[in-house]
Amino acid sequence: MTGFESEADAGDADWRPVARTRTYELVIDRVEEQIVSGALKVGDRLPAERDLAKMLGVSRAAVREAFRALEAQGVLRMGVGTGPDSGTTVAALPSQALTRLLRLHVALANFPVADVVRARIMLERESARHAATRARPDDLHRLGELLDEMDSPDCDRARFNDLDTEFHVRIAEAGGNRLVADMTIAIRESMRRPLLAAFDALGDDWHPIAEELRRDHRKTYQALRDGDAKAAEELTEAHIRAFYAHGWAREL
Amino acid sequence: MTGFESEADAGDADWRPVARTRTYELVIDRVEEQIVSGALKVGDRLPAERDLAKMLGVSRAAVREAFRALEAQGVLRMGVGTGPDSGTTVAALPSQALTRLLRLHVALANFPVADVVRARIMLERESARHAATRARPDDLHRLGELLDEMDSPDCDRARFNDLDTEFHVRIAEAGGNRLVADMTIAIRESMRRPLLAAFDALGDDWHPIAEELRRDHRKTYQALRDGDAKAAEELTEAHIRAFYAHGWAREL
DNA sequence: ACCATTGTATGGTCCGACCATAGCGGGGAC
DNA sequence: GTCCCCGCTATGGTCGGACCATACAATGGT
Repeated sequence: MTGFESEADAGDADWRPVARTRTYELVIDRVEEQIVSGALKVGDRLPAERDLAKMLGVSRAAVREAFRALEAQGVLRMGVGTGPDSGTTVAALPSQALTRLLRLHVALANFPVADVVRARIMLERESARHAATRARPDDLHRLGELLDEMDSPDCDRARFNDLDTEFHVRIAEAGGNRLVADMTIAIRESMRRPLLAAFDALGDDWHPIAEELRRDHRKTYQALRDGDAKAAEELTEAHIRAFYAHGWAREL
Repeated sequence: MTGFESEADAGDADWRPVARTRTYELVIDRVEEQIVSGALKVGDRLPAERDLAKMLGVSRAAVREAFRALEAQGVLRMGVGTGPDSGTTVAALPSQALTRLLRLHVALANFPVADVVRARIMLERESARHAATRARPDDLHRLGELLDEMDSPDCDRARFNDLDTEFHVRIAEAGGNRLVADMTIAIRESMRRPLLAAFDALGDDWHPIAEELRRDHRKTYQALRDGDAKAAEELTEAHIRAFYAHGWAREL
C-alpha cells in the first residue's frame, strides 16, 4: 500500500508536517546563531552547561544532547576541569570531523574502490598542479625530509605509511586550496588504517613495492621543484594508479 | 559484562589509554561494531533505548548521547511512535549529513570563494567528463525537462535556483562516481541559500544573466548528448567561471 | 619560597519520573 | 458483519536532581 494516505489532502496542499520542535535542535540553532553572527569565534568558550540550560529555559540534558551532536560534527570541543582547555569551546580543527565523517561515509556506503581511486586522482592532480607553482621553500624542504626518512633503513611499515600520508597531505596543503586539501586529507586519512593492514599482509613483497613508491615520490618531488605542473600532475596520477594496481585494492 | 579495565597495574608503562573513558563513546563503539560486522544493515532497527541501556549496563542518558552523536553524523535516524518508521534505525542517506557538515565547515573555516570555485570546477569537470559517456537516457531526459522548466516564464528566482542546483547534481550523479557526486552535491547544496540571496540582490540585472546561464546549460546538455567529453568538461568550467565572474562572489 | 591540602568549577554519569507521538486492537454503534 | 472511535502500549523526548571525576586555583602550613 504504497502512497496510501488516510488524510487525503487531494492535490496542492504541500502540507509540510511542521518540523518537530525537538528542544535540543533549538539549542543547536542558538549555538549556530552565535557562531555565524560572529559572537562566538573559534576557541571561544560557551557558557557552562548548567548556566546555558538556565538561560535557555531547558534542561541540562537537552543542552548536553545539543552539544554532543555539535561535538560529533566537530563544531565543539568538550573538556572537564577549570583550566583554559576546559569547558565547552568552539573547535579549531573541523578537518578532523570531516575526516571522521568521510571515513564512516565510505564504510557505510561501501563505495567501490574504483570510485575512491578516481576521487583521489582528481583531488591530488589538482593539488599537485597548483603545488608545482605555489609550493613554498619550507614546503619543499619538508617534503625532502619526508623522502629521506622514508629511505631510512629503520623505517618500518607503519612509519612508512605515516610518512607517505604526510607526503601527500603536504602537497595538498601546498596547493593552496584549503577546501581541496581538506577533502584530500579526509580521503587519504580515512584509508590510513586499511592501507596499513594491506602493507602487513604483503609480507616480504613489501620491500620492492616500497622502493617503487619511493621512486615515484622522488620524481614527483623533482617535478614540484622544477615547477613543472604538467609533470607533477601526470606523475601523481601514475603513482596512485600503480599504488592500487598491485592488487591492494582487494584489501580495502 | 566485565570488559572493564581496572586501575593501572603499576608494572609495564603501557598506560596509553586514558581520558577516553567516556561511556557514551563505548556505546558508539558497540553500535559501530554491529554495523561493520554486518549484524546491522541499513534500515535495521536498534533495540529500544531503555533495552539497550539495560543490555550494555549503562544509563539511558549515555545511550541517548551516543545515539545523538551518531544521528548528527547521519548514521542513525530516530523517530517516535510504534510504526515501521519508528524507533532508532540505521540511516540510509549519509549524503545529507555530509552536506550539513560541509556547510558548517565552509561557514566556520571561511574558505575563500576562489577555493570553493576551484573545487567546484574540479569536481564538476570530472563528473561532466564521465557523464558524457555514461549518462543514461533517463538522465538526459530529466536534464531536458529541467532546461524546459528553467525556460518557463513562471519560473521565479527561487525556482530557478533549485532547478539549477538539480541540473548540476544530476550531471554529477550521471557521472557514476558516488563519492565525487556526494562531494559535488554537498558543495552545491551548501551554496544554495547564499546563491539565492545573491539572485535577489541582483534586481533586474538578473534576467540577462539567467538567460546566459540557460544558454550555457543548453550547450552543456548538447555536449552530453553528443558524448563529447572534452566539450562537456570545458563548457562546465566556463559556465562556472562565468557564473562567479558576474561579481556574485562578493555576495558569498 | 615551596609544596601539600582544600576548594571550586566543569563536564560525565546515573536514576526515576513524566510527556508526546503514533500505530494497534478492542469494543460499541450501525 | 462492518466500520469507526477510543484507549492501550511502545517508543523517543524532556525534565530535575543527585553524585562522581577531573583539573586548575587558592590557601595555608612548613
